[in-house]
Amino acid sequence: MDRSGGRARHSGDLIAALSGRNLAHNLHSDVLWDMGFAIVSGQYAQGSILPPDTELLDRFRVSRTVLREALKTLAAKGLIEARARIGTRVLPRNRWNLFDADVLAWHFELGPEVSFLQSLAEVRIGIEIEAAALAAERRTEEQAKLLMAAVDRMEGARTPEDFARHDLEFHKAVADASGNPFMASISALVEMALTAAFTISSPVNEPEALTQTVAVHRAIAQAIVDKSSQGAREAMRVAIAEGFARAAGRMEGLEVKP
Amino acid sequence: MDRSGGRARHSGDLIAALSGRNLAHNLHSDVLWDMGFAIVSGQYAQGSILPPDTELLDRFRVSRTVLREALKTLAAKGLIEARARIGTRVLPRNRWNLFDADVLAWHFELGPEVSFLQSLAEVRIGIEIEAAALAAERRTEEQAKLLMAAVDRMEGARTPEDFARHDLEFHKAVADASGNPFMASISALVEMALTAAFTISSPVNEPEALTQTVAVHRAIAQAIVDKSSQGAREAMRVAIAEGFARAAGRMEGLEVKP
DNA sequence: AAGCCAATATTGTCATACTTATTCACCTGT
DNA sequence: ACAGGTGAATAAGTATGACAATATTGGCTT
Repeated sequence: MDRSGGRARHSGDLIAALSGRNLAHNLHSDVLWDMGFAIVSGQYAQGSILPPDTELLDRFRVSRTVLREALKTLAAKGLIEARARIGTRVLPRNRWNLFDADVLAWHFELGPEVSFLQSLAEVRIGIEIEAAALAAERRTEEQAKLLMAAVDRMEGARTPEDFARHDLEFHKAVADASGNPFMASISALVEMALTAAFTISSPVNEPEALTQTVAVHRAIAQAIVDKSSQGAREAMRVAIAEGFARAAGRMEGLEVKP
Repeated sequence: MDRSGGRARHSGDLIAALSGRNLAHNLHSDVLWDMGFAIVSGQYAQGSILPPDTELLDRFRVSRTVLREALKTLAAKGLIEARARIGTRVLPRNRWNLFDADVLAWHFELGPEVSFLQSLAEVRIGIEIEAAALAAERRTEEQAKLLMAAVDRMEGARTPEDFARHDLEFHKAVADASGNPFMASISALVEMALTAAFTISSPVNEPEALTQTVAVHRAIAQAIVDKSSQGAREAMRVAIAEGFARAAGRMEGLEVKP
């Protein structure tokens, strides 16, 4: 089983890159990604015991320092737990920190399944609807201007990447305006993941889809400007549902309820 | 500034205990909590550089291994980032993993401010409302029974700890029934919110508050049993808002909108 | 048979040395 | 005087080997 040098990374990298994370791959990050992916992909079952240090040392050909730091990182993300004389156990999935960028990336690396994307979208609906409602109550004048400007830039986008960037920017602005740090943190992550997964099916290529998407986003912005939290809620729900439906439909005729 | 031996932990322990987390405090977890709290509490400002390894080694009187593993853990949670020749920098708050149980605990340790509790409640509303709605659509018969049983246990609770445990259990059951793994993984957040609220005021001590809390939770369970997603949504919103309002009201006559 | 104890395996900690990356200042050539 | 390369200094990264702590296992004692 050859694991040495020159491993290529897949879609997980996209997320890492988008998140502005340092790709500088040290030795320990190699081990980290290898083990992290192995756990997330089920190669090491939940509740099972990882091979002891000595065996992993031999497999990766690194020093104990490096191996242990990688394992500590996994432990920090809730994937494993080490106990003397017992070994290092893979924790049950409900203890994993699924909102960690790396953990998310490892999930994406094994091919984004529709059910996984749908779960993410459901979370996004919950979070962003509230964020929009709160933004409507609390937005400052500057934030209102930023929102409107973001919509304009979406309208003007000519490439899928541009559109995705401004779309992201818009939703980030909403989260910021909500004044809730948790909203900002979680929505950034979730959106990034979904954007990475869905840039393929961008509305830019279909004129009427673009028009509609922009219109919905403008409705959100307008509701927030008008301080109508209920309006913001509803418009946001439509925006997300439509976006997801389009992307998912593109993948394999799956639909979601609004 | 003396930080040496015999440091005591505060309220964070209570949370850790409730969550069944291993309290076994290694050396490295001492350093971890000390540094983590120092960062979260702003002792080390965002964007600033931590003291170099050598100084921290001297301060904590531990080996380099221990210090580095603690720092790696902080890095894994998004609090810091190390760069050669520069030092270890505290990352801006929006890169922190706020949904991490430890990071939350550190926040809580510097005194649960109303604004913090409110942010938590807002996020919970977003997430748990959707969870309840999804649970109403997807719950199995077994899950329905579990929910009802949890409510009964809440009603029968005689100590604040018992009540808190069963309350948490109830919310976990809802998240499970939603079939969405992300919903379940924010239980750390819920735990924190509940623990915080109950350390301030437990409904157990006020008969009518207890009756009302139980009634609202029963309404959630009933809606899920009846597969009424809209009903579940509304009941859940009330439950969370009321819980927060009670705690906040106790702290300083502040009110929230539902 | 029950309970205690010691052997053992596995992670935790330590100390030290060496390697690599990155910045900053100096130095050189134009 | 300025542009650009060059190297020294600094801090993190890696390696290694030894020892400590801890919990399981199985044997020993009572």
